[in-house]
Amino acid sequence: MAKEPGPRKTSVLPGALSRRERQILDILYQRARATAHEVREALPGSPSYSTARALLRILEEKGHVRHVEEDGRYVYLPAVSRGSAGQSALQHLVQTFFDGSAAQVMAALLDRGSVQLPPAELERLAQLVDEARKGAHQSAPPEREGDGSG
Amino acid sequence: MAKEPGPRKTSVLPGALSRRERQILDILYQRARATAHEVREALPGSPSYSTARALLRILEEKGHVRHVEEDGRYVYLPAVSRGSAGQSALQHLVQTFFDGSAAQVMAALLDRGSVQLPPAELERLAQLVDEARKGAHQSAPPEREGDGSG
DNA sequence: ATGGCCGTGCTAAAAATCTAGCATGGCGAA
DNA sequence: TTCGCCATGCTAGATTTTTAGCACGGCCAT
Repeated sequence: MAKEPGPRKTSVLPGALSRRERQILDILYQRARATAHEVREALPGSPSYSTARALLRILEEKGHVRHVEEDGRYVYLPAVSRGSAGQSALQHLVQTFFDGSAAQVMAALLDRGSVQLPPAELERLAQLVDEARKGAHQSAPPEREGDGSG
Repeated sequence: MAKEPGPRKTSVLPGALSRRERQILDILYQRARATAHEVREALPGSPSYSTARALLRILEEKGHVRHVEEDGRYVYLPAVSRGSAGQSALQHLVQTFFDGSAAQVMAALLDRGSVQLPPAELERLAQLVDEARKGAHQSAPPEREGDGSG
C-alpha cells in the first residue's frame, strides 16, 4: 500500500488555524451546522464551491470538523462542542485583552451596548452574579433548577 | 517599470490576519509592548530572530502594529488600542459562540472558574450589573464617577 | 580611532495555504 | 433504460505566508 498522507498537519499548538480555516470554523459555530454550499456563501471573498469543499475536507482531516450525511449530502459540524470551544476562546480572550479579569470583561460587555441589552438579560446577569457570590462562600454551590430561558 | 510592492495586503476583511500575525498580535496585546527578541521568544515553534523581525515589519506595513524607538532599539506596540481591539474581539466572540447574549458569556465566565474568581471581582461584577440595571430604566444613564479601578 | 557587538533593512527561497477544475457515481424524470 | 443534475473525491497550480541569510550603520570598550 502507498504511504498514507495522514493528518494534514500535526500541529500541537492551539489556535494554529489558518485564516480560511478560522473563518469556516466561525461560520460553523455561528450556524451550528452548514452544508458546503452554505459555507461557501458565508465565506468572505466568494471562493468557488470546490474551494469551500476542499477547505472543509482539510478541516475534517485535521479533526476540527466532522460531517453527517443528511439526505444524501454532507452537513458539516464542528468537532468540538460549541460550549467547549466558546469556553476556550473566552479564556484566551480574557487572558489576551482583559488581564484575566472577568470583571473587566463584564464591564466591556456592559459598556458595549447597554441599551441593546434587554432588561431580562440584565436581570439574569444579576442573578448569575448573586449565585456566584453565594457559591463562593459555600464550597459547593447547589445546582440550579430553574433554567427555563424563555 | 518597477512594480511597487505597496502595502503587503489591502484586505478589507477584518480578522484577515495570518496565523503568525495573529499570534504576534496576541503577544503584543498580552504584554502591551515587546521587542523583537521578546516576540520571538514568546512565539510558538521558536522561529529565528530574523523571522520574528520580518513578521513584525509586515504587521507594521499592514498597519496593525507600530513601533517606538526606545534606547536605540525598536519596541513594538499594537496600532489599535487594547480596549478597542478587546471590544471588537469580544463582540466577535459573543456573536460566534454565545448567540450575541451577554448573559451567556457571563455564565461561561462564572462557570469557568468560580473558585478562582476572587470575592472582590464578584463584588465588582454585582456592582457593574446593578449600575447597568439602573441605567437601563432611565433613557440616558448618568456617567459613572467612581471608576477608580484599584 | 578602531574592532566587536547589537540592531535594523532588504531580499530570496521554502513551506503552507488557498484555489479551481475534472472525473466519478447516485437519483429522479422522461 | 438513459439522460441530466447534483454531490463528492482527487489532483495540480497559483498565491500567500513563513522562514532565514546577508549587508549596513551606530555605540561601547579598548
